[in-house]
Amino acid sequence: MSDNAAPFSAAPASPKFPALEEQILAFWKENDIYQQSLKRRADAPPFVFFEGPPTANGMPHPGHCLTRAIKDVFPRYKTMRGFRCERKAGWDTHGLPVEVEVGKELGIHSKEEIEAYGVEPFIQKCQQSVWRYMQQWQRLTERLGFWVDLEQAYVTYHQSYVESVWWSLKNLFDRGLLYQGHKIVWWWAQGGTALSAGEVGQGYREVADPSVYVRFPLVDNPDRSLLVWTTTPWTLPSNMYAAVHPELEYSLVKHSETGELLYLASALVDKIAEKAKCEFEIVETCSGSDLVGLRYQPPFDGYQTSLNDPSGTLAQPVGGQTTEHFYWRIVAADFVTTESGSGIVHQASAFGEVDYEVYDQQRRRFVEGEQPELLCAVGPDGKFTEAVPAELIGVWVKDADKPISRDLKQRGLMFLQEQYLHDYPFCWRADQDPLIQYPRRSWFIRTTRFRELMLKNNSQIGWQPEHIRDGRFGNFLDSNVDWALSRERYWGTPLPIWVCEETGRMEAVGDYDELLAKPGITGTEVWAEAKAENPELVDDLRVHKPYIDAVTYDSPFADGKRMRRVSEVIDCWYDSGAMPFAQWGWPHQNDDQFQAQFPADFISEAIDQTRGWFYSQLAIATMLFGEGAGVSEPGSEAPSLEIKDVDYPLPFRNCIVLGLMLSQWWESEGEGSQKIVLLDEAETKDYPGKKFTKQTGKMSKSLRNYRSPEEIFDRYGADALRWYLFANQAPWNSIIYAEQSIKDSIPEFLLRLWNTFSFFTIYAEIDGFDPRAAVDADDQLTPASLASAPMYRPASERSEIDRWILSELNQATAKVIERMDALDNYNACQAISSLLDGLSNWYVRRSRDRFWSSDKNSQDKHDAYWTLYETLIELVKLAAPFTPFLADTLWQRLTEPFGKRTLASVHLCDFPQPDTSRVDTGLSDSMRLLREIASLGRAARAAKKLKVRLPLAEVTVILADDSQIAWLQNHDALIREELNVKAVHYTTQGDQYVQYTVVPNFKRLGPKVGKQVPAVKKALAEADGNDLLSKLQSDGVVKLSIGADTIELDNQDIEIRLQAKAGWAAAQGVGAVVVLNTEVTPELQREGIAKDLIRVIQNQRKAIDCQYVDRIRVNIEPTSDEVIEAVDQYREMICQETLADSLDVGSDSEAESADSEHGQLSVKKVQA
RNA sequence: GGGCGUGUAGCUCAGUUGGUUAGAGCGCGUCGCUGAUAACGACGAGGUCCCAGAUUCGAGUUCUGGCACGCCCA
Repeated sequence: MSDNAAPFSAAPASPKFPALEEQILAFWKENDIYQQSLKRRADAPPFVFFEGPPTANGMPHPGHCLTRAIKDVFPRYKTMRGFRCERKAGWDTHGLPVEVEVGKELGIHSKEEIEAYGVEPFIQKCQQSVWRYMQQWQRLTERLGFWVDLEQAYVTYHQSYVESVWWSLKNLFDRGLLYQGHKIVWWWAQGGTALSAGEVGQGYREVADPSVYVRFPLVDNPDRSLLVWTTTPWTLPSNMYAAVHPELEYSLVKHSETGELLYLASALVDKIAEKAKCEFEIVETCSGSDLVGLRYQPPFDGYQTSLNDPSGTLAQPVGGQTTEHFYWRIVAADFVTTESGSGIVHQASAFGEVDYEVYDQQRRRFVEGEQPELLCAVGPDGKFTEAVPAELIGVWVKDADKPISRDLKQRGLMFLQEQYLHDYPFCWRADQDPLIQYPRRSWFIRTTRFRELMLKNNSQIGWQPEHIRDGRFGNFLDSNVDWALSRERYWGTPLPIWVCEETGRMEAVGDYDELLAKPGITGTEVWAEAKAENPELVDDLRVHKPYIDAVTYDSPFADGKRMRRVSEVIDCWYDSGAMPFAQWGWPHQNDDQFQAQFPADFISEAIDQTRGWFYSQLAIATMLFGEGAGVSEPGSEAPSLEIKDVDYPLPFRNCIVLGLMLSQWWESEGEGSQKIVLLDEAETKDYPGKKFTKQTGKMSKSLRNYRSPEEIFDRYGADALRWYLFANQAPWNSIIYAEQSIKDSIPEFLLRLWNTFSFFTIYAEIDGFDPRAAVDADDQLTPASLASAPMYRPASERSEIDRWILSELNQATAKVIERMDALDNYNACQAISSLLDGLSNWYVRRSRDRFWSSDKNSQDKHDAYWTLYETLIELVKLAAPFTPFLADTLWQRLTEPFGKRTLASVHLCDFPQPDTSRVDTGLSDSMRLLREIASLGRAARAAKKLKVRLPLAEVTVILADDSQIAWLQNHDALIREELNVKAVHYTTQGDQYVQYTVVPNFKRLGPKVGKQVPAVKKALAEADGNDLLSKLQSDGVVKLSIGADTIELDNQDIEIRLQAKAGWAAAQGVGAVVVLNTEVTPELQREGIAKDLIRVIQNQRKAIDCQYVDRIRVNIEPTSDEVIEAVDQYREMICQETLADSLDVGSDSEAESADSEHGQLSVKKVQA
């Protein structure tokens, strides 16, 4: 080996991973490693990744670490595999949460307060707020090692982004796919605003409300009435229909006392009779569908009078009938149940989402222009406006239940009235104000036109896990409803539709320049003035409220009239879904980038994005590109296809759907104040008298039941967290953010890898191992390029164990590639883990002597170094995508001797290629058996309390068959060393020690004998195992009589099992039994003493701070003659092992001494 | 109320197309090693695979019905 100063120096034993990671971060930054990694793939085939924009509102928490780690590992892997994977960061910046956050800051809540504060300063604050949070996110992103281009990030409020969104909306508008309709929202009447689902969810509480059963007499048969149920009497004046389930059975019943005739669901007849304390006689029954179409007299006739009971022309005639009355008919609805009520449900479509759908369906039955209007007797302030008795006009609806009930009673329509308890939402800002469901004008995208195309598209997406496709996501698409796009808010992409103030006709605008080019444009000065006053304002705000609202132009539809923008902004999910093209500002710019980066090969988010980003992307892409681009409403302008050659799936080919992240913490029990502690506090048990119980559950900011990512990085490092996330479970399961498990990934993987590396450096330093001997080494130190070293031998010429670990390495490499290509990080990590286990716990352990041997130039020693070096290099490359920091640290240290000849970072390397010529599965099998035999031997020793240090004469290994014996005999040095025995005998003839049983190989036997399996099993169990075995060995088959049949079984059909007989120091495994000879002769005893002495001397070397290579002299004052004999006999071995120049009997006054059971030992360093 | 998912060792999780001894890590216990050492290794104990039924020669795995938990929606 090299005579120069050693190229490697021993690595520290206890690395501080977080500190090493900081160094690597700085190194990446200084040397632009991420950009370099992209540059190396400039001409490579693309692997397209889309970053789902995190909402830049609120601090990142541990759940986001998982998302960002998964988003990192696959692009890193693909880059190493030779793909060009650009990673453009992005930020979702619009939306209600941002407004709420700013509102908190300003101490304001309602829309009125925002208007009073001023929309202009308000949206400026929104813009500043998201900017602030983005910086927090960037820090987390970098520290976690998520390589993504933060400098080129797309931002949803940027003008170019907004304009892309406008382009897409104009496209949809021109195709007739954007329309105005009603949306039923939870409405805070007193505040005049709709509440988001999240806000509504906060305000539920239990209240008692009326539940009433009302008579609706039939028009054509006035002595019969429908018994109609509702829990909101105040909606009865707005009644439009009565709904029945078409497949339920209904009864016409006769009241026992009054004789009146009522229709209700058969299943509810008894229940209602009981409630009403009466008896019903069933007159006739029919199905719900028989009732559909019957007309009834509504409970309040306000609309009947004012509208004059209108009717219209049916789009599809029904049974010869071409017209139908708009209102007050029985309709069919699947949501009707017999769980409660009467089976006939009052429908006031203005005040419920499902009710509204019924109206929508009815409306579509009529031809355009002759359709029913939505009946709504209530104003936005929650008070009656029309169609009610005069005294109710102006009354708040929730105060109207009683007078309405009273009125119904007086008119004889009320059949039964009850109270019932249920949860009802109240306004979270004014908890005395109940919310009501209320229709608002809203813009919709006709996504239902694309349902089939979306399903077809979805069917081709590679979902991980697969059940998302037909499960949660598929079901969601199945029940698609039109996308309610508009929001009556401030901070969002403005809906780019301008309306003629005279005719109401509209047009959409595709970008800002198009707007400025409109005739008679005015209002742009509002932005110009604001900018002049405050030059700091970012230009992107000019396409936002309130500036954009000021821009008006001449109407093309009416002379002298103006076009004004509608007031709404859009759902920020639309922003996110437009990201595949909007991130490039396409189609206004960057056509090349968009064409090259669409669709994505890979995206990943948590499961909560099913209805969020996964849907918004799929819907938008399906409507705009591919087949969907050709879909438009009749009469609208034909769309121009912008992309013709893109096929499904769009806009992403593969998606990993991540599970939710839970937290784990400890809580003290009882005694009033609950105390929540995290891992280290729970461990210190610093709380006398308090018991802590482990809790698992949702993360909660207010409970502070998790440790912040920053702290995790500082304590354990990003690699520890990443490895935990990748290697502990499939990513779609919910993951517990357990600090202990993160901590555990250090010894399990990081430290084990480090220790193996450290072992290498210790000996490489001592022996001066110099990889530069491989003069033709390439910049990635691929195995082939190392072959030019003089002492480098082909793997095939090296020892068994070298060939074994290289075989394992190449098998693991193939496995990792196979799994990662299938987006399966979990099993890829398992393959890496077990490779490292083999390297650390078998290869290094069994090769120690080879590294420690004094013959520096032995070929075997060189083989060992090259094998370990190559394996470490390749292992570090395999680990690079997963634990990028440690992998790069080790890469840099392993390649340091080469200086600039090798690549500066492992992340610039190619991923290892499996070398099949180095794979030897037979060797793997044999080694597995050998390791099992060693393990059995240790178990047998342990059972007899025979320490491994005490040599034994022999072990006998009894095997079920002889297929492996020859190999084992040739390579039993490993066993002899591992078990510290003098000889190993292998045999299949172990009658003395074992008994044989023959069991069926069910997998083969099942198909062969079918129903006779149990009989065969029984026959084999009852037969004498030794007999069967000898027959099998002599004839190759055994014959069994089962009933009348004779069944022949060959050695594939059955399996020989061994069981150790009692009385031997033996241990049994699946295919082998290991028996120890426990006789300890004086000779063996002496050798045991010698080995024990080596151990004591080695300890003492350490105690007196010897360097690895220091020489010593040793004196011993033995406790017995046996020890003297042992010392005499093994003096040479002891001296060699411990680097002792002399080993003498007697004391050494200069030396420090140590006691042992064999005598007092003095060890003294010898000056060189 | 509906949809989806989960339920396997004390804990955290694997478990391929059904094949008869259900695995890993941690923790626990016992022991070993002591020049990879603030590490490491071996061995062991620990399981009604949520429950019940069905299909099958054979079910942790397939089917049906429950139960519990979680998520999404109403």
